[in-house]
Amino acid sequence: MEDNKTKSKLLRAAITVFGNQGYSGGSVRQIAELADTNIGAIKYHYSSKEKLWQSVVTYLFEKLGSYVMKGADQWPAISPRDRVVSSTRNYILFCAEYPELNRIILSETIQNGERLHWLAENHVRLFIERSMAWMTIAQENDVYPKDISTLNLFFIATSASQNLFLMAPFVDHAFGIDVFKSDQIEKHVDAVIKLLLNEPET
Amino acid sequence: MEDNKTKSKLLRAAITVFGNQGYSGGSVRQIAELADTNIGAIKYHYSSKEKLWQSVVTYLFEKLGSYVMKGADQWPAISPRDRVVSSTRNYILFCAEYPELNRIILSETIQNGERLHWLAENHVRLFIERSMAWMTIAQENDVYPKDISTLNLFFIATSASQNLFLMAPFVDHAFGIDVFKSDQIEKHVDAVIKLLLNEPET
DNA sequence: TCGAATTTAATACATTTGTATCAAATGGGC
DNA sequence: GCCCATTTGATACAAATGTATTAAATTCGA
Repeated sequence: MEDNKTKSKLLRAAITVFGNQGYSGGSVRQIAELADTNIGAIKYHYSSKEKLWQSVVTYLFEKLGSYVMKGADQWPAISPRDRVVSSTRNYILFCAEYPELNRIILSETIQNGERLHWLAENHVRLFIERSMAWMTIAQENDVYPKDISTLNLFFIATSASQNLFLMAPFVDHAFGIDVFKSDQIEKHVDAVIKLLLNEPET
Repeated sequence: MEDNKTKSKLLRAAITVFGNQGYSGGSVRQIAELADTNIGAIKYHYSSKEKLWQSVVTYLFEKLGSYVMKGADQWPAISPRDRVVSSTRNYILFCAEYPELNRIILSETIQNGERLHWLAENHVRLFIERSMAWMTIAQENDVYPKDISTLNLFFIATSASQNLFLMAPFVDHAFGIDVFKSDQIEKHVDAVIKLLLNEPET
């Protein structure tokens, strides 16, 4: 059976645990317990903790891909600036819906070990290259300033989108604000666009 | 003897280890080894892993304080926009000089446990409140747009400054660029200011 | 319904971890 | 030179962890 219940429960549990505690912080017992099964099932379905983690990452990157491609069919019909507005919004929606991916990436980047290498080679590098290509075009169309390096632009733009959701536990703790509520998300979309993008030409 | 050699070597080693692996990822044995001593010295000087970690955080926040106050004596003499330019630059210089602090904060925010609480209550909350107060003034002076929430502005501006250095291992790995070289740092300062701040009034 | 393959459960084991203990060494004041 | 407080070093130990093993249970086609 391919729609295995235990297997998908394990994946969901692993997303939560790895997203909230990182790889080393999360234990397979914790994941098994959250999935209402036991560690034997992990060994059976995913063979090891590391393989399970890779499955989580791959699953989340697939979701990311589907988010950023939303509305791409209408791109030819709209202005370059509106394309950036639309994809920025989609990216922020993804960051809010699946904050685990950025947490996992950041955890591994901080630790800077073997898993970062895997992450870079299998997923992140491609994402960055594609994003930077789009951003270069946006710069040429005066959506972003032309006189800054695309690399810096990329890290500024993505972190501006992500960080509020990465810091969600703190924002909740310090301000009592739930940044995952949809009005807060849209507010953040507006803020990012107002701050980063050039004014539309009149 | 207050200028204890072993004690300060331990602190430096702990900054490195906690900064590179987070709290749970780093072990006291690793720290002791890096400091060329043994775990007995940690127990003696800092009594526990957690206390050592707190000492690291406090030390780094003191450094942060000294960075952001650099040049504050000249603030009355310069324009509101130049004040923001100057403090932004100082903050970015700090992020590049001590990337460990942001790594530690982010690690703990992701894990969202007891240590985040300590971090928030003892250091981060105050930093945010002060920063947001300054940013509100900057908005009133048209340095930043007026029509976005200061909370969003804060997280966008700080993450734009930090993130390139947090992602340093990846940038090095993927592009062969060392973001800690001073020309790269200044390039980032320029990019952040060009992207986030309103144009100076002519 | 039967039986083989798949899936789940329980337990064992070596390793790593933080902490505690206590002995050895060091260093400065008399 | 001696003594006592300070500092360092070595080892012990319980708890937690990832993996492996093996048995039990379930599933599904014939």
